[in-house]
This record gives sequence, C-alpha cells and structure tokens, in this order.
Amino acid sequence: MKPNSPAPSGPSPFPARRHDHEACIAEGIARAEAVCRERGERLTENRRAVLGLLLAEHRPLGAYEIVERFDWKRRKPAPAQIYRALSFLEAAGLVHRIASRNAYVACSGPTEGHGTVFLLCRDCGTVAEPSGAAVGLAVRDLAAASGFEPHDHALEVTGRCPDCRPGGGG
Amino acid sequence: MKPNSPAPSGPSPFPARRHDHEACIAEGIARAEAVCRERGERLTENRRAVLGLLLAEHRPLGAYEIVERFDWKRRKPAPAQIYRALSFLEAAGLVHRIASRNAYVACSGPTEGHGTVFLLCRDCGTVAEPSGAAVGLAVRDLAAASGFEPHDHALEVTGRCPDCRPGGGG
DNA sequence: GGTATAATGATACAACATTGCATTTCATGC
DNA sequence: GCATGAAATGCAATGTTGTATCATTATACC
Repeated sequence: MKPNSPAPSGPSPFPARRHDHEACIAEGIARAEAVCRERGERLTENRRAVLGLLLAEHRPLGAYEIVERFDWKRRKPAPAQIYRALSFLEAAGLVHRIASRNAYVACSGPTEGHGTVFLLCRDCGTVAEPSGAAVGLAVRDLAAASGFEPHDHALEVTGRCPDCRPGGGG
Repeated sequence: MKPNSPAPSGPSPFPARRHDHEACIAEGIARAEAVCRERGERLTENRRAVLGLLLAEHRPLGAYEIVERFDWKRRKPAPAQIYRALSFLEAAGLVHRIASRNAYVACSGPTEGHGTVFLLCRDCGTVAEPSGAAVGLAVRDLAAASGFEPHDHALEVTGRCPDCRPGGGG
C-alpha cells in the first residue's frame, strides 16, 4: 500500500486530496477478485468494468451515468447490463446504493456487517464511509427502547467534507 | 445520557395495535393546520387530502399509490398534483420521504430539527419515528472525527416491529 | 370589484429500474 | 476435443418514479 493511499483505519475516511488513484482502483479490483473467489462467483469483464468506473470516483454515480462512461468494446451497454452488475456487486458487498440519490458508490473497505454510514459532501459530491460502530450502538439502544428487532440500517449524512468546509482541508 | 442505557422508555414510537385511527388523523390534520398558520401558508384541500391519506396509514405510501387512493371529487389526480402536495408537506415538516422505498410517510410528531430516524418493519410495513437524539450525537462525533461538517442526516433501520417480532407484541 | 400571488389541471416528458427471452460464455465431465 | 448444464450477456420492451411547462382557477388583499 502506498503511503498516500487512504488507510482504512486512518484518521479520516475521506481520500487524501491527491493520492494514487490507479492504486485505489487496482486495490479495489484485487479485493473484489478475492471476495468473488471466496464466494465461488465470477468477477466477469462486465462486472469488473462497472466496479472500475465506480472505483475511479470517490463519489456516487447514477446507473445511467455509468452507461454513458462505459466504453467496453466501444459499445454502449443497455441499462439492464449495468443494473445486473450493480446487483451482483452490491450482493457481494463491493458496492453500495445511496438511496437518497439513486446512485451507487464503490465500497471503500471491508464490509462490517449489517449497517452502513455515508458522509456525503454537498459541494464536491465526495462520499466517505466511516466506521459505523457508534451508530450501530445507537441503533441497538433505540431499537431496544422501542421493542424493535433491528436487522439492517443505513445512515446518510449530508454536509461538507474537510476539503470543502471553510477552514477545513488538509 | 449514557450511550448504553436504553432510553427511559417513553411511549413506544409504534402505534398501539388497536387505537383510535380517526383521532390519529384528526390530530395530524389539526397539527398541520397549526403549522401552516404559523408559516403563513395554506393547507389547501389538495394538500389536506394527501396528508389525510398518509395519516390514515402508519406505513409509507408511494406517490402513485396515493394517486390510486385519491378520491377527491371522484377524479384521479395527475402525479404532479400529488408531488406538489408532498413537496409542500415535506417542506413544512409534516411528511417525510423514505428514500430507500421511494415512499412517503406522515410525520408522527413535531419535527426535531435536522435529522430523522425511521424504524421500518419488514413484515407489516409499519414505520415508527423515534426520537433521534442518540443518533444525532453519534453523527456529531463521527463527523468531528472525520473533519466533516454535518448538515442533515437520515437513518433508516429495517427489522421487525414489536407486533411482528416473535414473542413481541403489545 | 380589481389585482397580484399562489395553487391547480393537464399534457408531455425525463430519469430510474426491471422483465423476458434468445444467445453466448464458461466450468465440468466424458 | 466435445457434449452438457448453469450462469452471464445482448437486446428490446416495458414499468415505475419524478419534473417541466403553461393555461386556468382560486385566494388574499386592497
């Protein structure tokens, strides 16, 4: 891992302003290959391409945006092809859907289980996926107090990332 | 509040299995009238009807589902009419959008500010909107640790409500 | 009543997502 | 190599959700 790659357990879940993007992507693909191997499934060219496009961004892309960027074999794929890849990748925990935006983002680290947290920058669109342990606890308590049996949760926080925040950046 | 102590259990955010539904609705409409008066806006017949349909359920309805149930003047409204009412009601804090379902639910209590929490029963579809204070704190801490400036958040928890949970019930 | 503003009615369209089925690809056993 | 079945893809059509536009109608206010 390069020194300027975002460390999974580092201080900030946001990517450094300048970092080795190619390494990001390569790392993500490598992780996907490992996950698929373990699950006995195939990371086909189609799926790999979709994942690659998502990994190339640190922000969510809409399915039709992926269609536009797709340049595999110089052809424009049908939406269904993209959605199929997205479904597969989501089931494998490699991609998450950002419900509030009808958009999809590459998962930035190993899946922690049931529950996701996203920090969405309203200015630059960057998404970070911090550890959600504290949120998980809050959910558990909340549920217990209501007699609710929680299964899964998704938290989407909008605001401004360190780079876009006035006086932020780093 | 200690993070691990279950809230001093006020009333459950879930509706009682049997309760006075008419009163539910009347109360919600009355609250809406008060809110609109205060905001200097009009709770028109159209808006009132949409809110009424949402209040009649304790679960989210899709916009087109509202279209189908709409019986005002024995005519079926155009989608735009419903979406306009929903936008108005959402801006007034009387209705919330459940992003993961493309659906809308009547707000069950006074709006607490920026941030919402929903407990969604996967079996009966009921939605509860508990107080999200603990989640708000978790969000604040999470954001601070990431250098993120939070503006708003939405947490959607899926699982089983007290009535659908085995051994649960009221 | 007259006028400005807000809301509605109606049509069309944009954006997001899925279904069905024929064809191709791939792993596996022979 | 070749047959076979399961999985994935190509393609067209369709379903679902949400907006834009503009003429008309209702409402508040003077």
